[in-house]
Amino acid sequence: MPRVPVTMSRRDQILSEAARLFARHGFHGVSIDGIGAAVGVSGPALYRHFPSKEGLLAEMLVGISEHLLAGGQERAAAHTDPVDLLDALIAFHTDFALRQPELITVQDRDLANLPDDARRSVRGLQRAYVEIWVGALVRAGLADGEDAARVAAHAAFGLMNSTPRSATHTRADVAAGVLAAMTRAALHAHPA
Amino acid sequence: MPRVPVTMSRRDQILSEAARLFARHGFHGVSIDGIGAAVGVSGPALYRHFPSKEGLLAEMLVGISEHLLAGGQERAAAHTDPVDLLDALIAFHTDFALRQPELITVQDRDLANLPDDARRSVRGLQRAYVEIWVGALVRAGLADGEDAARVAAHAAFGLMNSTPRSATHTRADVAAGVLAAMTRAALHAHPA
DNA sequence: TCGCTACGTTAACGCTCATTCACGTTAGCG
DNA sequence: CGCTAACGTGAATGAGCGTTAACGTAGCGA
Repeated sequence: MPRVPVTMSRRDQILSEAARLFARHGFHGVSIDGIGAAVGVSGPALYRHFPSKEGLLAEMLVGISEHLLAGGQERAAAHTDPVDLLDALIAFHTDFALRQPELITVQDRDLANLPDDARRSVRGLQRAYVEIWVGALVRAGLADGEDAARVAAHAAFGLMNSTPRSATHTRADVAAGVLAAMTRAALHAHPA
Repeated sequence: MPRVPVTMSRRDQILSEAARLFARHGFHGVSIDGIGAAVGVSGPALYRHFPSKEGLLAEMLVGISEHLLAGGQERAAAHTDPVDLLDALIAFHTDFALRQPELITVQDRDLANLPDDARRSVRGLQRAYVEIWVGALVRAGLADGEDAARVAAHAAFGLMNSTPRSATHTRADVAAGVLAAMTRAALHAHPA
């Protein structure tokens, strides 16, 4: 057997099942035994893969933040026109939100349950991601200053991240269109 | 002293402080002793006012849902034109979200921690509130069917409820204008 | 074959925390 | 004056749970 397993290994199963459970019941509402049971092992076996329950959460949230930031940087590098960039960002983010609603849920619900240093890391990554949006909004002339751009960016996230509450019952491609169109319209709104 | 206290009584202090704490740390992240300490009494004194910690949360969430539904019904009764109704709903909801960000946070984060019957009650109230929005959207011709209207309504909630993540640092009246304009634009978007 | 590493297991340990108990203290009211 | 209801308190109870300990086992490299 390989030193680095080629198949999706226990570690990833745990991360995936834990995300599902955290999304449904919240970090404190899920026990170590519960996570173990979900992947077919029981209880303290998790400590062969993660240093602690908080460490598991930390890895999950850092992973999400890094993924979002990487995707954002990729788009930022590929588009010089800020409006094109915004469209690409919207497509990227709605796609992620529709594909991984549990991760979205956990990310903005259980940030408070991270140990201090991990929370700082996640906050930093999130901030960098937000700044990509803020920069695009300002350069596109769609926001009156950085503060307004930040409010608008967070509002757009809230809109796109509404997926977990509604789109579970709706076909994903339909929801994607609706959400992208609404987000685009919201960001192009001219504040009275 | 009166049988029915005229001043904001211990009971309401508890609800208010508990909301603040739940919003910051999550239901399971706050202890009974913590809530007691926040209002200047300690620990089990809460049981003179609420049957249990879950009962406290239940009263809080039911109260929010009832308030929103009542406000929605009021607006629905006052406006016959669906577009006017939507504007009134947007104003009502953004105002609430900006005035009570902790309640908004708790409402959509800790629903899962309610006992079953209370959760059913809250879900029912929420559903009724959503249906007011759905009806207005359909009658206004802004949504292609009820399913799309429901997705749009939830997206609008997500947008307006983004307040707790962003508008803490921004002047409330500014944020209110931005959010209302964005929500209006989002709901009037024509899905491609 | 030997031993090391990876991965599991079950049985404690210890702490937190919701809830209950037994017991005051005040204030209105007959 | 006493009775009672409202409101507190600090100590005990008991469950849940994260974490550690002690112990197995299979496979790979030397």
